[in-house]
Amino acid sequence: MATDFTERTVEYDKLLADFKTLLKEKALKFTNQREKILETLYYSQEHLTPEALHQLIKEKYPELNAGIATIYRTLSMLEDNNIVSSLSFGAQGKKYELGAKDHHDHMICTKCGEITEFVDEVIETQQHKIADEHGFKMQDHSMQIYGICKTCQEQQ
Amino acid sequence: MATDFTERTVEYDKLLADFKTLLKEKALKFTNQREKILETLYYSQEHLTPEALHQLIKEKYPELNAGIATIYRTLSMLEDNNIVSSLSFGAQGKKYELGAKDHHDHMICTKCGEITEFVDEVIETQQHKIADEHGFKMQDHSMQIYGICKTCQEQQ
DNA sequence: TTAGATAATGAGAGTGTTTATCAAGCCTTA
DNA sequence: TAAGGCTTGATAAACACTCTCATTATCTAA
Repeated sequence: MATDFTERTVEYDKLLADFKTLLKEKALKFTNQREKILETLYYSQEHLTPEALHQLIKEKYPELNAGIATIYRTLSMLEDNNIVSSLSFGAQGKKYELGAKDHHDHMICTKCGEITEFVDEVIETQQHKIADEHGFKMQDHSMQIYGICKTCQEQQ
Repeated sequence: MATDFTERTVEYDKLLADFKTLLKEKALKFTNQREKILETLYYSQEHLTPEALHQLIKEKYPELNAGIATIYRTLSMLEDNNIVSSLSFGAQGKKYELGAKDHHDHMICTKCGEITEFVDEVIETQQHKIADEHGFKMQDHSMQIYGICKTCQEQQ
Protein backbone atom coordinates (compact mmCIF):
# COMPACT_ATOMS: atom_id res chain seq x y z
CA MET A 1 0.00 0.00 0.00
CA ALA A 2 2.66 2.43 1.06
CA THR A 3 4.62 1.38 -1.97
CA ASP A 4 1.66 1.91 -4.26
CA PHE A 5 1.14 5.36 -2.93
CA THR A 6 4.76 6.26 -3.37
CA GLU A 7 4.83 4.94 -6.92
CA ARG A 8 1.68 6.78 -7.65
CA THR A 9 3.10 10.00 -6.27
CA VAL A 10 6.25 9.64 -8.28
CA GLU A 11 4.25 8.99 -11.41
CA TYR A 12 2.11 12.03 -10.77
CA ASP A 13 5.16 14.18 -10.15
CA LYS A 14 6.49 13.18 -13.53
CA LEU A 15 3.17 13.96 -15.16
CA LEU A 16 3.12 17.34 -13.47
CA ALA A 17 6.69 18.12 -14.48
CA ASP A 18 5.92 17.21 -18.09
CA PHE A 19 2.85 19.39 -17.95
CA LYS A 20 4.88 22.34 -16.70
CA THR A 21 7.38 21.82 -19.49
CA LEU A 22 4.62 21.77 -22.05
CA LEU A 23 3.14 24.99 -20.70
CA LYS A 24 6.48 26.67 -20.81
CA GLU A 25 7.09 25.58 -24.38
CA LYS A 26 3.80 27.09 -25.44
CA ALA A 27 4.15 30.25 -23.35
CA LEU A 28 1.17 29.25 -21.26
CA LYS A 29 0.89 29.78 -17.55
CA PHE A 30 0.91 27.27 -14.77
CA THR A 31 -2.12 28.15 -12.69
CA ASN A 32 -3.68 26.73 -9.59
CA GLN A 33 -6.77 25.77 -11.56
CA ARG A 34 -4.79 23.85 -14.14
CA GLU A 35 -2.85 22.04 -11.46
CA LYS A 36 -5.96 20.95 -9.57
CA ILE A 37 -7.68 19.80 -12.72
CA LEU A 38 -4.73 17.63 -13.69
CA GLU A 39 -4.43 16.30 -10.15
CA THR A 40 -8.11 15.48 -9.87
CA LEU A 41 -8.09 13.69 -13.20
CA TYR A 42 -5.03 11.75 -12.14
CA TYR A 43 -6.28 10.59 -8.78
CA SER A 44 -9.77 9.83 -9.99
CA GLN A 45 -10.26 6.23 -11.05
CA GLU A 46 -13.22 7.15 -13.17
CA HIS A 47 -13.95 8.72 -16.49
CA LEU A 48 -15.27 12.15 -15.63
CA THR A 49 -17.69 14.50 -17.29
CA PRO A 50 -16.66 18.17 -17.16
CA GLU A 51 -19.52 18.70 -14.74
CA ALA A 52 -18.42 15.86 -12.43
CA LEU A 53 -14.86 17.14 -12.48
CA HIS A 54 -16.13 20.60 -11.58
CA GLN A 55 -18.04 19.18 -8.61
CA LEU A 56 -15.02 17.24 -7.34
CA ILE A 57 -12.83 20.31 -7.49
CA LYS A 58 -15.42 22.51 -5.82
CA GLU A 59 -15.66 20.00 -2.97
CA LYS A 60 -11.94 19.55 -2.48
CA TYR A 61 -10.80 23.10 -3.17
CA PRO A 62 -13.73 25.40 -2.46
CA GLU A 63 -11.41 28.38 -2.02
CA LEU A 64 -10.30 27.99 -5.63
CA ASN A 65 -13.78 28.96 -6.77
CA ALA A 66 -13.04 27.32 -10.11
CA GLY A 67 -15.52 28.17 -12.85
CA ILE A 68 -17.00 25.63 -15.21
CA ALA A 69 -15.64 27.56 -18.19
CA THR A 70 -12.13 26.96 -16.93
CA ILE A 71 -12.81 23.25 -16.65
CA TYR A 72 -13.92 23.16 -20.28
CA ARG A 73 -11.05 25.33 -21.44
CA THR A 74 -8.48 23.24 -19.61
CA LEU A 75 -9.91 19.92 -20.77
CA SER A 76 -9.79 21.13 -24.36
CA MET A 77 -6.25 22.25 -23.97
CA LEU A 78 -5.23 18.98 -22.33
CA GLU A 79 -6.92 17.04 -25.09
CA ASP A 80 -5.23 19.09 -27.82
CA ASN A 81 -1.93 18.18 -26.24
CA ASN A 82 -2.79 14.49 -25.90
CA ILE A 83 -2.69 14.58 -22.13
CA VAL A 84 -6.30 13.58 -21.75
CA SER A 85 -8.64 11.86 -24.14
CA SER A 86 -12.40 12.01 -24.31
CA LEU A 87 -15.03 9.41 -24.88
CA SER A 88 -18.27 10.42 -26.55
CA PHE A 89 -21.15 8.95 -24.72
CA GLY A 90 -24.23 9.36 -26.88
CA ALA A 91 -26.44 12.22 -25.82
CA GLN A 92 -24.98 12.25 -22.33
CA GLY A 93 -21.99 14.26 -23.41
CA LYS A 94 -18.34 13.50 -23.12
CA LYS A 95 -16.26 11.85 -20.44
CA TYR A 96 -12.59 12.55 -19.99
CA GLU A 97 -9.70 10.52 -18.70
CA LEU A 98 -5.96 10.96 -18.57
CA GLY A 99 -4.62 9.68 -21.84
CA ALA A 100 -1.00 9.27 -20.88
CA LYS A 101 -1.65 5.60 -20.30
CA ASP A 102 -1.37 3.02 -23.04
CA HIS A 103 -4.06 3.10 -25.66
CA HIS A 104 -7.09 1.11 -24.71
CA ASP A 105 -10.71 0.68 -25.68
CA HIS A 106 -13.86 0.62 -23.62
CA MET A 107 -16.57 -1.74 -22.60
CA ILE A 108 -19.62 0.11 -21.34
CA CYS A 109 -22.38 -1.39 -19.22
CA THR A 110 -25.75 -0.16 -20.45
CA LYS A 111 -27.32 -0.83 -17.06
CA CYS A 112 -24.98 0.80 -14.55
CA GLY A 113 -22.84 2.90 -16.90
CA GLU A 114 -19.61 1.39 -15.63
CA ILE A 115 -16.72 1.65 -18.04
CA THR A 116 -14.13 -1.13 -18.25
CA GLU A 117 -10.95 -0.61 -20.16
CA PHE A 118 -9.23 -3.19 -22.26
CA VAL A 119 -6.38 -3.47 -24.69
CA ASP A 120 -6.39 -5.89 -27.57
CA GLU A 121 -3.52 -6.22 -29.96
CA VAL A 122 -5.47 -8.01 -32.68
CA ILE A 123 -7.87 -5.10 -32.91
CA GLU A 124 -5.12 -2.48 -32.82
CA THR A 125 -3.27 -3.99 -35.75
CA GLN A 126 -6.43 -4.75 -37.67
CA GLN A 127 -7.48 -1.11 -37.45
CA HIS A 128 -4.28 0.04 -39.05
CA LYS A 129 -4.71 -2.53 -41.77
CA ILE A 130 -8.25 -1.38 -42.55
CA ALA A 131 -7.24 2.27 -42.70
CA ASP A 132 -4.40 1.45 -45.06
CA GLU A 133 -6.66 -0.55 -47.35
CA HIS A 134 -8.93 2.47 -47.76
CA GLY A 135 -6.10 4.94 -48.33
CA PHE A 136 -7.10 6.54 -45.08
CA LYS A 137 -4.49 8.31 -42.97
CA MET A 138 -5.47 7.16 -39.50
CA GLN A 139 -5.14 9.65 -36.67
CA ASP A 140 -7.11 8.01 -33.94
CA HIS A 141 -9.74 5.43 -33.31
CA SER A 142 -12.16 4.40 -30.67
CA MET A 143 -14.07 1.28 -30.01
CA GLN A 144 -16.82 0.62 -27.57
CA ILE A 145 -18.50 -2.60 -26.65
CA TYR A 146 -21.93 -2.12 -25.09
CA GLY A 147 -23.57 -4.75 -22.95
CA ILE A 148 -24.35 -5.92 -19.45
CA CYS A 149 -21.44 -6.27 -17.06
CA LYS A 150 -20.91 -9.30 -14.86
CA THR A 151 -22.22 -7.60 -11.72
CA CYS A 152 -25.43 -6.43 -13.34
CA GLN A 153 -26.04 -9.87 -14.85
CA GLU A 154 -25.78 -11.46 -11.41
CA GLN A 155 -28.23 -8.97 -9.92
CA GLN A 156 -31.04 -10.16 -12.09
CA MET B 1 -30.84 0.12 -63.04
CA ALA B 2 -34.49 -0.74 -63.39
CA THR B 3 -33.76 -3.91 -61.50
CA ASP B 4 -31.98 -2.01 -58.76
CA PHE B 5 -34.88 0.32 -58.37
CA THR B 6 -37.34 -2.51 -58.20
CA GLU B 7 -35.29 -4.38 -55.64
CA ARG B 8 -34.91 -1.25 -53.65
CA THR B 9 -38.65 -0.62 -53.74
CA VAL B 10 -39.38 -4.17 -52.67
CA GLU B 11 -36.90 -3.87 -49.84
CA TYR B 12 -38.45 -0.62 -48.70
CA ASP B 13 -41.92 -2.09 -48.84
CA LYS B 14 -40.81 -4.86 -46.54
CA LEU B 15 -39.24 -2.36 -44.16
CA LEU B 16 -42.43 -0.34 -44.15
CA ALA B 17 -44.58 -3.39 -43.55
CA ASP B 18 -42.39 -4.43 -40.63
CA PHE B 19 -42.62 -0.92 -39.25
CA LYS B 20 -46.40 -1.00 -39.41
CA THR B 21 -46.44 -4.34 -37.62
CA LEU B 22 -44.20 -2.97 -34.90
CA LEU B 23 -46.44 0.05 -34.43
CA LYS B 24 -49.49 -2.12 -34.17
CA GLU B 25 -47.85 -4.39 -31.61
CA LYS B 26 -47.04 -1.42 -29.45
CA ALA B 27 -50.38 0.31 -29.95
CA LEU B 28 -48.67 3.18 -31.70
CA LYS B 29 -50.08 5.00 -34.69
CA PHE B 30 -48.93 5.01 -38.27
CA THR B 31 -48.69 8.67 -39.18
CA ASN B 32 -47.68 10.53 -42.26
CA GLN B 33 -44.75 12.04 -40.42
CA ARG B 34 -43.42 8.67 -39.33
CA GLU B 35 -43.76 7.28 -42.82
CA LYS B 36 -41.86 10.17 -44.42
CA ILE B 37 -39.11 10.00 -41.84
CA LEU B 38 -38.58 6.29 -42.45
CA GLU B 39 -38.73 6.80 -46.19
CA THR B 40 -36.26 9.68 -46.18
CA LEU B 41 -33.84 7.72 -44.03
CA TYR B 42 -34.15 4.78 -46.35
CA TYR B 43 -33.58 6.60 -49.60
CA SER B 44 -30.81 8.78 -48.24
CA GLN B 45 -27.35 7.41 -48.81
CA GLU B 46 -25.93 9.50 -46.03
CA HIS B 47 -25.82 9.51 -42.29
CA LEU B 48 -28.19 12.29 -41.33
CA THR B 49 -28.36 14.66 -38.41
CA PRO B 50 -31.88 15.32 -37.09
CA GLU B 51 -31.57 18.82 -38.51
CA ALA B 52 -30.55 17.59 -41.97
CA LEU B 53 -33.38 15.08 -41.98
CA HIS B 54 -35.78 17.85 -41.04
CA GLN B 55 -34.57 19.97 -43.96
CA LEU B 56 -34.93 17.12 -46.46
CA ILE B 57 -38.47 16.44 -45.34
CA LYS B 58 -39.42 20.10 -45.42
CA GLU B 59 -38.13 20.34 -48.98
CA LYS B 60 -39.81 17.22 -50.26
CA TYR B 61 -43.04 17.42 -48.30
CA PRO B 62 -43.63 21.07 -47.43
CA GLU B 63 -47.33 20.47 -46.89
CA LEU B 64 -46.50 18.06 -44.07
CA ASN B 65 -45.18 20.96 -42.05
CA ALA B 66 -43.21 18.49 -39.94
CA GLY B 67 -41.80 19.91 -36.72
CA ILE B 68 -38.30 19.30 -35.50
CA ALA B 69 -39.66 17.83 -32.27
CA THR B 70 -41.34 15.08 -34.23
CA ILE B 71 -38.08 14.27 -35.97
CA TYR B 72 -36.35 13.85 -32.62
CA ARG B 73 -39.21 11.86 -31.15
CA THR B 74 -39.41 9.54 -34.12
CA LEU B 75 -35.66 9.00 -34.32
CA SER B 76 -35.63 8.07 -30.64
CA MET B 77 -38.45 5.67 -31.10
CA LEU B 78 -36.83 4.11 -34.15
CA GLU B 79 -33.58 3.76 -32.28
CA ASP B 80 -35.25 2.14 -29.28
CA ASN B 81 -36.70 -0.42 -31.64
CA ASN B 82 -33.41 -1.03 -33.43
CA ILE B 83 -34.65 0.30 -36.73
CA VAL B 84 -32.10 3.07 -36.87
CA SER B 85 -28.80 3.48 -35.13
CA SER B 86 -26.96 6.63 -34.24
CA LEU B 87 -23.36 7.61 -34.40
CA SER B 88 -22.00 10.08 -31.91
CA PHE B 89 -19.85 12.63 -33.54
CA GLY B 90 -17.98 14.47 -30.81
CA ALA B 91 -19.40 17.90 -30.15
CA GLN B 92 -21.14 17.98 -33.52
CA GLY B 93 -24.06 15.91 -32.31
CA LYS B 94 -25.44 12.67 -33.59
CA LYS B 95 -26.00 11.25 -37.02
CA TYR B 96 -28.57 8.60 -37.78
CA GLU B 97 -28.81 5.83 -40.31
CA LEU B 98 -31.11 2.91 -40.90
CA GLY B 99 -29.78 0.02 -38.89
CA ALA B 100 -31.54 -2.75 -40.76
CA LYS B 101 -28.49 -3.23 -42.92
CA ASP B 102 -25.68 -5.58 -42.03
CA HIS B 103 -23.53 -4.47 -39.17
CA HIS B 104 -20.68 -2.24 -40.13
CA ASP B 105 -18.25 0.20 -38.59
CA HIS B 106 -17.23 3.71 -39.56
CA MET B 107 -14.24 5.59 -40.77
CA ILE B 108 -14.64 9.32 -40.24
CA CYS B 109 -12.64 12.03 -41.98
CA THR B 110 -11.74 14.72 -39.47
CA LYS B 111 -11.34 17.27 -42.27
CA CYS B 112 -14.51 16.97 -44.35
CA GLY B 113 -16.66 14.87 -42.00
CA GLU B 114 -17.28 12.20 -44.60
CA ILE B 115 -18.22 8.83 -43.19
CA THR B 116 -17.13 5.64 -44.89
CA GLU B 117 -18.60 2.33 -43.84
CA PHE B 118 -16.69 -0.89 -43.63
CA VAL B 119 -17.16 -4.41 -42.41
CA ASP B 120 -14.34 -6.46 -41.02
CA GLU B 121 -14.78 -10.02 -39.92
CA VAL B 122 -11.61 -10.16 -37.85
CA ILE B 123 -12.82 -7.28 -35.73
CA GLU B 124 -16.34 -8.65 -35.42
CA THR B 125 -15.19 -11.99 -34.05
CA GLN B 126 -12.52 -10.44 -31.87
CA GLN B 127 -15.10 -8.23 -30.20
CA HIS B 128 -17.18 -11.20 -29.19
CA LYS B 129 -14.10 -12.90 -27.85
CA ILE B 130 -13.15 -9.89 -25.73
CA ALA B 131 -16.65 -9.55 -24.28
CA ASP B 132 -16.69 -13.24 -23.38
CA GLU B 133 -13.33 -13.02 -21.67
CA HIS B 134 -14.63 -10.28 -19.40
CA GLY B 135 -17.90 -12.04 -18.59
CA PHE B 136 -19.63 -9.24 -20.43
CA LYS B 137 -22.92 -9.90 -22.19
CA MET B 138 -22.44 -7.97 -25.39
CA GLN B 139 -25.44 -6.17 -26.83
CA ASP B 140 -23.85 -3.89 -29.36
CA HIS B 141 -20.61 -2.30 -30.29
CA SER B 142 -19.28 0.52 -32.34
CA MET B 143 -15.95 1.33 -33.75
CA GLN B 144 -14.73 4.47 -35.39
CA ILE B 145 -11.48 5.17 -37.14
CA TYR B 146 -10.66 8.86 -37.35
CA GLY B 147 -8.27 10.27 -39.88
CA ILE B 148 -7.87 12.02 -43.20
CA CYS B 149 -9.62 10.52 -46.19
CA LYS B 150 -7.95 10.00 -49.55
CA THR B 151 -9.59 13.04 -51.15
CA CYS B 152 -8.58 15.41 -48.38
CA GLN B 153 -5.00 14.10 -48.42
CA GLU B 154 -4.74 14.84 -52.13
CA GLN B 155 -6.03 18.36 -51.71
CA GLN B 156 -3.09 19.38 -49.58
C1' DT C 1 12.07 42.06 -5.67
C1' DT C 2 9.36 44.48 -8.47
C1' DA C 3 6.83 46.10 -12.29
C1' DG C 4 4.95 45.52 -16.60
C1' DA C 5 3.19 42.58 -20.21
C1' DT C 6 0.08 39.34 -21.08
C1' DA C 7 -2.21 34.97 -20.29
C1' DA C 8 -6.02 33.13 -17.47
C1' DT C 9 -9.88 33.50 -14.82
C1' DG C 10 -15.03 33.82 -13.24
C1' DA C 11 -19.42 35.42 -14.25
C1' DG C 12 -22.72 35.44 -17.11
C1' DA C 13 -24.55 36.06 -21.71
C1' DG C 14 -24.99 33.52 -25.85
C1' DT C 15 -25.37 29.39 -28.97
C1' DG C 16 -26.85 25.13 -30.66
C1' DT C 17 -28.98 20.79 -29.63
C1' DT C 18 -32.34 18.11 -27.51
C1' DT C 19 -36.41 17.52 -24.47
C1' DA C 20 -40.82 18.71 -22.07
C1' DT C 21 -45.35 20.84 -22.08
C1' DC C 22 -49.84 21.35 -23.79
C1' DA C 23 -53.74 22.38 -26.57
C1' DA C 24 -55.37 20.91 -30.98
C1' DG C 25 -55.60 17.33 -34.45
C1' DC C 26 -55.35 12.77 -36.42
C1' DC C 27 -55.65 7.50 -36.30
C1' DT C 28 -57.74 3.51 -34.93
C1' DT C 29 -61.43 0.47 -33.97
C1' DA C 30 -65.73 -0.61 -32.29
C1' DT D 1 -69.02 7.75 -37.41
C1' DA D 2 -67.71 8.91 -32.99
C1' DA D 3 -64.98 8.52 -29.00
C1' DG D 4 -60.47 7.79 -26.92
C1' DG D 5 -56.12 8.41 -26.81
C1' DC D 6 -51.82 8.68 -29.29
C1' DT D 7 -49.32 12.44 -32.10
C1' DT D 8 -48.44 16.58 -33.49
C1' DG D 9 -46.45 21.57 -33.88
C1' DA D 10 -45.18 25.48 -31.41
C1' DT D 11 -42.68 27.03 -28.01
C1' DA D 12 -40.63 27.17 -23.59
C1' DA D 13 -37.14 25.02 -21.15
C1' DA D 14 -33.18 22.18 -20.08
C1' DC D 15 -28.72 21.12 -21.20
C1' DA D 16 -23.93 21.18 -22.77
C1' DC D 17 -20.69 24.00 -24.26
C1' DT D 18 -18.47 28.47 -25.90
C1' DC D 19 -17.65 33.36 -26.01
C1' DT D 20 -16.93 38.00 -24.07
C1' DC D 21 -14.88 41.00 -21.08
C1' DA D 22 -13.30 43.19 -17.02
C1' DT D 23 -10.41 41.71 -13.38
C1' DT D 24 -6.78 38.85 -11.49
C1' DA D 25 -2.73 36.01 -11.57
C1' DT D 26 1.56 34.50 -13.53
C1' DC D 27 5.95 35.07 -15.65
C1' DT D 28 10.07 37.45 -16.79
C1' DA D 29 13.49 40.72 -17.17
C1' DA D 30 15.71 44.29 -15.00
